[in-house]
Amino acid sequence: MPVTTGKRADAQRNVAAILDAAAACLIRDPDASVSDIAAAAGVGRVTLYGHFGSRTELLDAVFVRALTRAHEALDAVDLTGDAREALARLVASSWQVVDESRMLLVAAQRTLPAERIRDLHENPMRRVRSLLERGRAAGVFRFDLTADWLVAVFYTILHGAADEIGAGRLAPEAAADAITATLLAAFTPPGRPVPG
Amino acid sequence: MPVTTGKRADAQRNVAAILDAAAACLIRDPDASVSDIAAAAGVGRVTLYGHFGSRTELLDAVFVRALTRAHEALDAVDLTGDAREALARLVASSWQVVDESRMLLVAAQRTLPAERIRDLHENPMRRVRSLLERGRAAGVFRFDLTADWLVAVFYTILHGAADEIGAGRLAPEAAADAITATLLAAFTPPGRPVPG
DNA sequence: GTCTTGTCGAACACCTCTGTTCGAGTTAAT
DNA sequence: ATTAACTCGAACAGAGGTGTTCGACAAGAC
Repeated sequence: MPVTTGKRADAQRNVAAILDAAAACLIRDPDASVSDIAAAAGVGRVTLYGHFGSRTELLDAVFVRALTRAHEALDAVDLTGDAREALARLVASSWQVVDESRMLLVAAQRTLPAERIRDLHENPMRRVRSLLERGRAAGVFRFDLTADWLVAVFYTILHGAADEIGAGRLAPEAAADAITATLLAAFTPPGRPVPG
Repeated sequence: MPVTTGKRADAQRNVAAILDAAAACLIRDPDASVSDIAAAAGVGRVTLYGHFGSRTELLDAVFVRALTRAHEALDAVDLTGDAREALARLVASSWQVVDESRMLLVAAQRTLPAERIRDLHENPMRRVRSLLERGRAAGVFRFDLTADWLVAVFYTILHGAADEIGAGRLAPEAAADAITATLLAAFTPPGRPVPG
């Protein structure tokens, strides 16, 4: 992860171009080589190695940037008010992000250690967790399953939907509703009616 | 996939040993090389290539065998009677199978084309689908989401649970109950109370 | 306008893996 | 006991990747 400050202007431009190209290449092919990425960025391989010590380091930077951007985009979502409606809003904004970057996750899983990926997902998970706990306190989300598990269900369903879209079995315009309906049901406390 | 009939006894033994070793190696490391596998099987690399034309062909055979065995094991599950109870029984028998072979799936995803993997999953999916439709007809499972999506939810949750177990966030002895409770809620028709 | 910083292409060394060929030796079938 | 099927190790050829070094050149900083 090269320091962007204190570098020359063209160097900063190149770093940005490399990150963009890397994301694009890795989405197309999770095994994209450094040569491919450098070429796509319009940059020599040597230049790339001047900014990133290794392919792994580059992958890490790409992944961090994608997660950071997703985090910022999701910060705009209003999570106040009724927890169920907030969940619906969060899903509506999240599923596309997940869908776009799911190939990037595949690439990350092939090179980055599992622990690193879990660490980077901690921040996004916090958002879901706090919403979950708020809904629990309001009595609309269930207590009989652990918070860890319900958070995992949230992300699992999102990624599952992305896979289904990729396989052509789920229409993108139907995704948000299906995910929301499924999650609201999964989060409903036993004995309470499923919303919808 | 070499023909096991008509081969000499030691050849058949070797093929079996190779498949066993391959499964074991690939679970440990999804990128295990042919050399690793041959060594683990106590067999020369040349012998392995005598039975399997390529690494990909070997992977395919390993994956097919794992799915076939899982299919047979799951055939013992009683899926008659109340669809919700049948679902609970299916989950109880399925989640361990998924947990054990999830690393194998990762290995398969790195080498086999996505289409092939989908095709091989068709049979296992049929079982879930028929149970789902039976529960729908009985009025205990929802109609407002497509069957494709609900089947996907079933598998997604199972794989998600396996990942959580692998990450140490879900205790194996708690898995079956968590999965079952989640799926029963997700399958419950809107307006009807969540079981449990 | 100078000087530092960065870029470039080519070539290099190195590694790991795949798949094949060879001949000699071993094992099961009959 | 003979024969055909099988195994083995070593060695080969080839592809493709990573990361580094070199010297010449260009571009931004001041």
